[in-house]
Amino acid sequence: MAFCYDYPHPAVTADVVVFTIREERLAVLLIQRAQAPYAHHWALPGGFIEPNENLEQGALRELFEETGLANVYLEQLYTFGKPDRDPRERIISVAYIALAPIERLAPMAASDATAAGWFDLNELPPLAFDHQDMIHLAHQRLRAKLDYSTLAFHLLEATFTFGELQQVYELIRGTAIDKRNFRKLMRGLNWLEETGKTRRVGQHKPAKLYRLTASTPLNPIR
Amino acid sequence: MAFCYDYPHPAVTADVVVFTIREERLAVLLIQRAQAPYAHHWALPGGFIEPNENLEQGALRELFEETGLANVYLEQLYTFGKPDRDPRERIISVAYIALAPIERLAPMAASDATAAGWFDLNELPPLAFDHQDMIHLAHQRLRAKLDYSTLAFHLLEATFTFGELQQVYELIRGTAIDKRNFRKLMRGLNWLEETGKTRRVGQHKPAKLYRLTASTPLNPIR
DNA sequence: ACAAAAGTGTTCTCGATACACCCATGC
DNA sequence: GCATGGGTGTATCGAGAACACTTTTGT
Repeated sequence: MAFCYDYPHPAVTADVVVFTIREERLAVLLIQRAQAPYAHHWALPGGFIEPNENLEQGALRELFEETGLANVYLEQLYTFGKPDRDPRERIISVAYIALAPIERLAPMAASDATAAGWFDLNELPPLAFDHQDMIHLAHQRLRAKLDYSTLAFHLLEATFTFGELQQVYELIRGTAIDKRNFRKLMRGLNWLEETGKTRRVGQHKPAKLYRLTASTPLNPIR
Repeated sequence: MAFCYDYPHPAVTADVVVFTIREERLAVLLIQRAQAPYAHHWALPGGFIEPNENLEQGALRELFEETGLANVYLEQLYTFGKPDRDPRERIISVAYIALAPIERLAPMAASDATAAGWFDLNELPPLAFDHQDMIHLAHQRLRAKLDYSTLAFHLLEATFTFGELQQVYELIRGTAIDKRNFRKLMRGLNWLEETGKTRRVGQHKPAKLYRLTASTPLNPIR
């Protein structure tokens, strides 16, 4: 009880909704809680902010400690602060959205901290606290920003095929997109350039690999 | 020093960027600080969250206590948490946007707490803390949401003329809008209905008064 | 009569959508 | 040769932008 104040202070945490594309589905990263409250329930990675780190750093640190993930794109989502959202004490949580291609997330499997796992966004287990709300809001936000930002590219590696890119858009929007219209749209944005290389993946025509041009803003446009 | 914890807790505040239209300009409400830090500087209204209120309640309570304002539209903006943003202690601030027509804000003048005043958004005084950043972000957000939400209507009374409505849009966007295109756009949205009444204001043709239809979502659409 | 804001339609451009076939590859 | 995803163009529709004059009122 070494930390005392003149008036009550809440605890502040950062929780992270990490999205990736896994097996052709939008997936979210969850960890299994070891202790009460909500022992054995699944929850978002996250934890308490340290006195000398800013909120983003705290979110990234907790994410790394609990899941071994690093090197993800991070963006603030919303701050949840209902007085009773945690039964232990007043905890205010700053929620973040994180995005990364699954290929960059190999370390996760190696992490031996808590059990962690990817869950299809449409097949989530019961979740601790208000984490269900956080994921729902995160998905909404992701969909809304898809059309006027470069968010989708954070779910891909540095080079990618048009097919992969279109799949990201389709998975986030939840609807199919016409191939020709999609390519025309992307051409119009002038965000992409050919790398000159191709990738062969199945028993069919190799696909050209693209990358973002140097001038494309990789942070959200609005 | 009655409130003690096992590990350090930050303080949490809510700060509110209140916009209104005043004398044909977008204006922000500021209060003058009495004490250090930043004594005599202008700052956003706001203050510490109480243990048993949620964040929105705290924002509204502080706004009322410091300025006498109530009955405003409120929406969360962003959470600011740099460790050194307040020199006294670690303070994390959840910033809110509030909107209200100036007519509803008469009580403010009567408030005798701290000095409070409206400032033209383009003529802000030096501000305490990172409140400059908050206002800037709030303005950006307001502009961005203008086109796909009913935010603008919170700056008007329940009935209003087309001219007043267009002025709100022009002030937030910062550009002129063609009258005929604007009316066509609004007609297309089906948000408005005539009240049957008119308002005469100068020595010219009286303007029809409109209101939002009952089915128009007054909370943000996205 | 005139000053001042209210009110009203048409044209054009561009972005969004709908839609079908050939190509390169591995088996 | 066939299955598989890669790659390409045209026609249509609707939203958004440009643009000027008449109406009603008070003085």
